[in-house]
Amino acid sequence: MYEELKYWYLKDHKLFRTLSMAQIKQLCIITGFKKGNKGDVIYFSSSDVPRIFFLKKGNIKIVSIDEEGNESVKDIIQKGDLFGELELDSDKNSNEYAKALTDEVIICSFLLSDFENLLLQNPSLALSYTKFVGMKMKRIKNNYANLISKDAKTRLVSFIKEWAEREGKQIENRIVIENYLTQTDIAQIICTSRQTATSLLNELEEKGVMYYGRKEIIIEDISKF
Amino acid sequence: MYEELKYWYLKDHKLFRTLSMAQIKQLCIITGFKKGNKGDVIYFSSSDVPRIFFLKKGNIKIVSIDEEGNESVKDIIQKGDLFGELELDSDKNSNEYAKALTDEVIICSFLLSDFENLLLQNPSLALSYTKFVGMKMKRIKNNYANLISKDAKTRLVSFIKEWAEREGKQIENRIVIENYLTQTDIAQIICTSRQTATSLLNELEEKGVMYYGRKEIIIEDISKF
DNA sequence: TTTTAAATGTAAACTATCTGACACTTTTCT
DNA sequence: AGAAAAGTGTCAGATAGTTTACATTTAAAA
Repeated sequence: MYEELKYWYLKDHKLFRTLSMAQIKQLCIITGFKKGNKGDVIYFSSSDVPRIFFLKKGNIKIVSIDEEGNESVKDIIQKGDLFGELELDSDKNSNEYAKALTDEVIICSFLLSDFENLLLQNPSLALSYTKFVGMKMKRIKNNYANLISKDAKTRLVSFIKEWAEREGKQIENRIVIENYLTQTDIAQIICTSRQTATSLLNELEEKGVMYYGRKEIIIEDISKF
Repeated sequence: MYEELKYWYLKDHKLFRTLSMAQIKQLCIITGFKKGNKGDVIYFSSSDVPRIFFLKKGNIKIVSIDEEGNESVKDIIQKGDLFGELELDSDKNSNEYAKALTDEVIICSFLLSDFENLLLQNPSLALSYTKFVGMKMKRIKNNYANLISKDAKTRLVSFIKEWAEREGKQIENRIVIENYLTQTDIAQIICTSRQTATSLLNELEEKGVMYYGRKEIIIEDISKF
């Protein structure tokens, strides 16, 4: 891969802004590159060398499979996010895969060991990275706390709200979200059955606060939620 | 506080083993020191400067209170654990306190800003710290995943098992855990009602696999669990 | 020692959510 | 265009676990 391209891939992630192009070039950390389309499954298999991934374009979901074969959505990764072995501690037994939710997904990756060396050479980057992982941890903690203490309806509403905040576009006095999730996906994210999610979505629609469509989700009045 | 004492407090935490006594002396990071007895509430209030805490002796639980005033046990901290703003990102709105579960609790603390400087000066410490936070994150993720997908009984059993693994002492062919948790505590940890926890504990006792007492918990046969 | 508070035991009514089952609709594939 | 697959709508049990309520036991305080 061309040095310039590597730089281009990393430079707009806030974590790497402190590094110059020269530094990135010198470190040469990007080693992998993958493209995919909607529905494609991307394994970051455990047999391989541990890597950290960076989603350049599109949206993907991380699905994990437990001993009994139950699938659950662990995370939704968006353009610009880092994912994978962020804990810097490769975990052989976890059984996870990523699935593209949108067309044209671009993922690049670098080796965990290269990244560790980079951190050792750049203490301020290491500190930023620790904070970054910390933030992620906080978000996850919050999500889980919601999952446990709130009922399905509250969980659905706060998920949609959060989504709207992250990606929603204000059009007139409505908020429109480009929808790349099925009701089954949403159900898995908020940890409920598909049926419950469906009826809750319809309930919200009947109340007139939001509309669920396969292409887009429209929130009429965020305050009424 | 005497320099030697500071060193003594930190040296047996695996995170600090890479540092020499001279380094710790030089850095002088320990600034606070607290003692407490069973039942004491220790606020690490948000009004104060952000700190990281280190539990030298005893056991404490971290309780968080949400908007509606519901208390939930976030974490059980044991001798040798770091806790507090591990995310290196002080969070003013979180409402948490620590409560001593055992007699003679010793907590020491250092300022977040001092710790950050220390990390900047010691890249390898920063890397270890990131891994350390990552491990913690993984543990939390695992716990939460259990909370969500397993039923109360499974959660109770895996909590007891984990506890036995961490602290249990093998006496003849039984495992004995010194018990500093009430059934209410256990219920909050495994996120169920006290009543459910009580009847599950009794059910396990009737089956003869374990015994719950206020002072100790005895597991007859870990494999039968 | 007596009193008070905290911890534990038990049970019935109630409820949110899951499961399974099936009809209908939209998208994708050939 | 037609068939197959994926996604959505709905409904009637089944059920794990909560809530409320009160009795009993144990530990702490006076």
